[in-house]
Amino acid sequence: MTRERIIAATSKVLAEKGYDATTLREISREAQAAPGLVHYYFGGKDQLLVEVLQEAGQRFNQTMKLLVQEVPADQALDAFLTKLYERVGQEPNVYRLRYESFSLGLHNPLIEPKVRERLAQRREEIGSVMAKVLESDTKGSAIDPNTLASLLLPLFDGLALQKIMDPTFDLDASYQLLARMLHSLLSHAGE
Amino acid sequence: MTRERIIAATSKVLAEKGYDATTLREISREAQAAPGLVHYYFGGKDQLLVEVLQEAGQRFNQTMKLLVQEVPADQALDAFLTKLYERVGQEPNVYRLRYESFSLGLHNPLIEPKVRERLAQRREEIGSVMAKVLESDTKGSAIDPNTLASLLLPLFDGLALQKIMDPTFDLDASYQLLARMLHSLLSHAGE
Amino acid sequence: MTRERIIAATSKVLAEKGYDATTLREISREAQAAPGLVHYYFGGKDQLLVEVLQEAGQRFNQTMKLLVQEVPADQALDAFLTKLYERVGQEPNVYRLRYESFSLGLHNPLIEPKVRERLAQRREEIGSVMAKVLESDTKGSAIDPNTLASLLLPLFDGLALQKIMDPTFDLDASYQLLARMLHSLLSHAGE
Amino acid sequence: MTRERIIAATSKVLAEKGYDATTLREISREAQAAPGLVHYYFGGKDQLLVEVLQEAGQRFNQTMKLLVQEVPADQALDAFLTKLYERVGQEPNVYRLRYESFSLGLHNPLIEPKVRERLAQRREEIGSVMAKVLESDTKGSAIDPNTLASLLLPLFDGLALQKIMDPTFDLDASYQLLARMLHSLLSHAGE
DNA sequence: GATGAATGAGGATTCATTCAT
DNA sequence: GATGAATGAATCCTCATTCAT
Repeated sequence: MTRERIIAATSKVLAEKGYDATTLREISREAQAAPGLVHYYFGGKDQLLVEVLQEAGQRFNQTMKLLVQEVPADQALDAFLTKLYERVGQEPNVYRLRYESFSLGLHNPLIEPKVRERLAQRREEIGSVMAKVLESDTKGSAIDPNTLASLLLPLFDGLALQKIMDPTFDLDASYQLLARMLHSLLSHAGE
Repeated sequence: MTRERIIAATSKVLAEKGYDATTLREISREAQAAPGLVHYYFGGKDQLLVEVLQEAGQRFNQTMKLLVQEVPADQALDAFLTKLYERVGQEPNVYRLRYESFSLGLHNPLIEPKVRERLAQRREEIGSVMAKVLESDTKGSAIDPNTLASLLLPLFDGLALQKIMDPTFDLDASYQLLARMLHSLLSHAGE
Repeated sequence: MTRERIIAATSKVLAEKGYDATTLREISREAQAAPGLVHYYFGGKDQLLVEVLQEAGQRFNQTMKLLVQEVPADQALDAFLTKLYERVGQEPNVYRLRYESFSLGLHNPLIEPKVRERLAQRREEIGSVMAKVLESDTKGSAIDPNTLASLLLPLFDGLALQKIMDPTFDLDASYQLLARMLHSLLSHAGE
Repeated sequence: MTRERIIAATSKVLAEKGYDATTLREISREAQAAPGLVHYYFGGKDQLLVEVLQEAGQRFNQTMKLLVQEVPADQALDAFLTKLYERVGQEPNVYRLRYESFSLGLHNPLIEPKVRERLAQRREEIGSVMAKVLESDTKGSAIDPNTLASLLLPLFDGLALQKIMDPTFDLDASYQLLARMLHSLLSHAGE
């Protein structure tokens, strides 16, 4: 119970303040728990933060996976993009934690492989969606679904960052153009 | 002279360790300067780091701008992409500082507007390149060059992040597919 | 417990060294406590020192108040002076902290009003004692007890300073002459 | 020339900020002189500040001495008090430096004897004035002029402090009552 | 005579961490 | 299981002081 409160408090503070600026004191205040408890449960600050970030990453991947599976096959591409688009605006904290995770991986050699692995995993998921799309849509396309995924994942993440840093950023227009590009690509892929 | 050494040392440490983990002690050691000098010249740790990040951001934008202008108009698109592609692999630190700047803007309300502004500025530059490309390439295209730029900038940044976090990431393939997508889009834009 | 030790140590060091020359290191050494504890309990150096000085000032006023109340009404004046006289010689540190408080108020706009207020409060107390003395002693005196107090308080403080700075200063003679002056004033006040 | 500017700047900053809070940087800025010059001319911060304080003390004593000598003998007492009274209101900085000097003497064993000496010297001067007053005014008074001076000096200093700390303090009333007390004492001294 | 860049010791402060209860 | 007082290493920062020019 207290453990969960600490994790929730950590997520919140972490998304707001960032890794280093997050203090155990603020977490314990937010969670209404004794400062010493963090060590009792998690062993230390780094362990706690990494665990929370890790978990958030897995939840992110998991949610995205489910989000795709719900989508009917015949309208896969558009539905997929729509889902993603909605998600960015609704849960900015999810993306904030995501960037915190990238930021951490960029400087912490111990965390880096885990982040890299989650990125690869995510590309594969997108790749498998794209595989379906390419299959149903094209006749002998030369497009590799994994390469396409390697283009789409960074694009989604990049777009979300733009939107978070600049609320006036027209995410909608970007997604519409993206949809157009993808359709254009798919319908002429064999040429 | 010493001032420049401090700036150089800061860039290096900052790209390696990240904003918070960067200590004045390490900077002064790397720059072979007295610790107090940072305050003498810059007024404090934050001022120094922000100034360095700011400057790096402006240099980034400036370099990119020049890089575009060198390119002959008739082969604008491919040349443009090629330049960008080369840049990511060659100067990872430039991108590391770039992400550090994003990360800082994400948590520091004072820095955020400056980062946002640089992003907007960069989108405009890419937009003006795209305007040229769209002009020469299409007959009555309905594509807005700025929207296209709003898609390309986050994509470039996102791709660079993938490459930095995962050296085995096939940046080349992604850029080739991107080129294909753009060509496909342009040549059928009026349809 | 530790908190009290820190306060005691602060009083000691403060009286010896003065506000600015007092370091947390010396306080923590004297109190046999960790340096960080000062911030844990008091929030910082200034808060600690101000609190100690404030408290010393209130204790000073309080002690003086009690000291007056113990005195029988018929011998009020002489007894009052005697008490004050004894106090100066016995507890020089009380007066050292008092001057430290004045010194702080002289340069710190935040502290100044508090010091001023304590001075006014003290004058009033002396004034009420003088009111009694004037009542019993005189027939239609034109002497305002508060004005008399406005003369006596600075005189007491000034005399204490002389004594502290110069142990050979003949405080006794001064107090005897003062008593003579007061008696002379009172017995001929109506003239 | 520059030397004088430094001394003037030091007096100003010292009266405002107090001994410890006075920095050479602020002095050099105020005096529009290079920071290194303080050492060039005075040998260091402490030497400069002590010299300035010393000089201010001597000027104080000197001014007071002259002030007394101008006064005609037959109206010595009242004129003397009037002069003092006027001085307090007109030049608060003179008194601020005076208290700074006391404050320094209270904590610095090297300065203390000098301050003590100036106090003694000042008492003697007041004593010699009182000697004249007592002579002309009384028939075989038992009042020691030096003892009286030992009462008056701390009183003057104490009153000035009250006035500086509390601008609403009625210094006028205090001085009038003091005059009354002194006259009362003198005219009945032999009783 | 004068400058101001450079030094480095010493200060306050923060914060993860520990441990007796 | 839980507490929170206490620790102390590490950080930023200030400032008198020096010295080459």
